[in-house]
Amino acid sequence: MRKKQSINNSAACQVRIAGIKDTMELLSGKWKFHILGTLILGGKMRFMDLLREVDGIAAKMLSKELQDMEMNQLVRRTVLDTKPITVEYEVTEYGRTLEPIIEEIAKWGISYRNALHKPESV
Amino acid sequence: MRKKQSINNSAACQVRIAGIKDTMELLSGKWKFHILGTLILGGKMRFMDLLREVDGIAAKMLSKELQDMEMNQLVRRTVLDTKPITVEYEVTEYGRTLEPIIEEIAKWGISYRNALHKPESV
DNA sequence: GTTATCAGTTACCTTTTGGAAACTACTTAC
DNA sequence: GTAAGTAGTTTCCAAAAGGTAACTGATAAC
Repeated sequence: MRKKQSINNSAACQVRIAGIKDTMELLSGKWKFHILGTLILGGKMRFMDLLREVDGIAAKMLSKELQDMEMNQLVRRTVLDTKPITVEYEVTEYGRTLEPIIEEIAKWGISYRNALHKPESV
Repeated sequence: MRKKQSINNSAACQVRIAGIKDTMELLSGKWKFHILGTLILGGKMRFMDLLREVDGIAAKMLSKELQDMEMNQLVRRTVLDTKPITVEYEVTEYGRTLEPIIEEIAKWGISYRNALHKPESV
């Protein structure tokens, strides 16, 4: 019976694994990073603004994802008492802590694309 | 007709959005971050090792995700000419460039968990 | 009173994802 | 010859994700 070289059994690794799992559960799906990325750049935005800015998303999806992220305190929803009712969405201070992840992801994707288009440098 | 305050129409934003999209397409799904996280820590690992280390994954999924990531040059597969055939998987140099993302995600998840458990500091 | 806008919701459907279990094919040990 | 280990694949199924389109209800303009 050969020694099982367990990598994941230390406390630090378990915590790391749980961390990855937690983050990905909050941010899973096709749209959350896009919505957050748009809101981080755009500041306060209304539902219809987001619907127009987030390319390809349907109202149903946008609504669902915003509710999801509101529950998780990443996004704040504010109803304004205007003539035709308007609703403002913005990233919370807490949601802003995701900025490093989003920027890393954007950066990586950009260099990935560049590597594909300049294969001599791969 | 009020001025449409388009956020996403600058070239830089389009590139950023495409970057996020590209990264997420490569790394979507429940398991890729876990497999990569495990492989980054573990170095060269065999199929059965991964099956044991990545908690809860089924052989089908592991096989599919590894193929996926091999196609995208994130993971290298090497068949060893041993008596019972063994196969080694490892993260490519290119795959290692994902480390910052994975570490950011792990870090964020860990602090998220801490924030939940110490609500007085929220 | 008809149309348009805002902010969604609802119903229906398709696609994707993921899990369980059985199976292949080869080798080695007993 | 039978059991066990290697590295998967295949089949079958359930659940989740996501898309389309129609609908609500309020207000305001024409």
